[in-house]
Amino acid sequence: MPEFLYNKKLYYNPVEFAMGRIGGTWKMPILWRLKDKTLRYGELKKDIPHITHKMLTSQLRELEEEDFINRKVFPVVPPKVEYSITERGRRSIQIIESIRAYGLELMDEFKVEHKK
Amino acid sequence: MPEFLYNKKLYYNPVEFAMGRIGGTWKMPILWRLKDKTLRYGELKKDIPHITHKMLTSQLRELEEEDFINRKVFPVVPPKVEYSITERGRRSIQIIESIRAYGLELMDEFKVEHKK
DNA sequence: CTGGATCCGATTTGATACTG
DNA sequence: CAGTATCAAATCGGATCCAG
Repeated sequence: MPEFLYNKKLYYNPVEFAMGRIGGTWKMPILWRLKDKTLRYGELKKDIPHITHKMLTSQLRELEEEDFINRKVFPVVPPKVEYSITERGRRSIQIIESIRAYGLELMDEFKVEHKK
Repeated sequence: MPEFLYNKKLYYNPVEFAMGRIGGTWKMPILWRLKDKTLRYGELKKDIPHITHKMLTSQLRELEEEDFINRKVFPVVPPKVEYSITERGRRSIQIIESIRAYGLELMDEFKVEHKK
């Protein structure tokens, strides 16, 4: 496999590159929430259990910077900011869905207790 | 999405669970190498650029423990240990392939320079 | 309401030395 | 050759405070 640089970081393969864009604990949950609706910052915060202010803002920044989501600021007081998915973000949903399906299979194999 | 415990760690969704098993920087490259051949420790080490001794051993341990790979020890001097993929590991290859294909698309979109 | 910045502890990883 | 143990460095993430 080839290795290559992107934004001064070294990647060893395409999988690592993909996970660098939409991986980590929070990016997929965020993209998933925006799949088919626009949400305000506070709504995302409320919808995603356990995510902290710091992680939500930083992950939103990165997703926006790489054009997976749009950020729309309304010049009102108090502030109102809406996040929506982009075409690039929409394409990521398919992969997220297949990883999710695989995860459910594994959970079944590993007999993980969970609610439907 | 439900949250659940596995091995005393809290997961928030199936995607996170799947990535907990086969994610991280090294597990997919290891599984990929073992896709259709058995390899000795030293061969894996040589085949995977940049991986350190410590990371290779720890990741092999985890993959073995969760039955993604087999470990076969030959009682000879010097030691000889062979790693091969299991049925569960083989099933992970499909997901790895689709993430890889998605990664290649993204690399193209982001105009990442790389060798074929 | 949204967001940036700082501090600090926890976790992860790399380098190195040692073993049968 | 394969593996373990230890220590240090780097990274990550949570809590908290300030701001428009």
